[in-house]
Amino acid sequence: MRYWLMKSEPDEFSIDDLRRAAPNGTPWFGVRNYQARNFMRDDMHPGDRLFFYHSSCAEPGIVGIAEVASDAYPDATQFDRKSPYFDPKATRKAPRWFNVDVKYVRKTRVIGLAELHRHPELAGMRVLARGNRLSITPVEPREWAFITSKLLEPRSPGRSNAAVARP
DNA sequence: GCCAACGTTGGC
DNA sequence: GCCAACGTTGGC
Repeated sequence: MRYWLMKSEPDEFSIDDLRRAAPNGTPWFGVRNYQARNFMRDDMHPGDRLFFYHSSCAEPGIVGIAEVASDAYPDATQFDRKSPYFDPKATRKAPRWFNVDVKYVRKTRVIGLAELHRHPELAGMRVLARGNRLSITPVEPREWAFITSKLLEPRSPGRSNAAVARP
């Protein structure tokens, strides 16, 4: 099981769009970068978890958690002449572009870029690397653990976990 | 809107 | 195979 970070422009497809989409999974179509494609095609498998990241917007950052819901298969939009993702060089016999399905798990508070940069534990995150433009990047298990346990579930000082009310 | 950084294209 | 030109990404 691996961890990932996937970027999406909220104007195009936001975490709320994913939350409202089919519960069994939504195709992550439109990736037209070979490295990102290779991650989906070769390395992503059902059950992998990902941070959903909003890019090119007022507050870029992690906004939710989702799950890979399928192995990769040919991206249908590459064959669709009316799609902005149409690729004239792709054929049914030799598809160029692939996508997985992704399904909603939960929203999180927004963890902005500045906050991510603030933590030395996350200094190695691919998405934070200077000049990075990849829309899909691997997340190391220790990075995933740090974000989910330290940033998303902070302990309030002076209160033991047991004191927190449970439903 | 600016611009740095990066990927892709295509001439040679 | 090189590399200049061009297009895109994405934070600011």
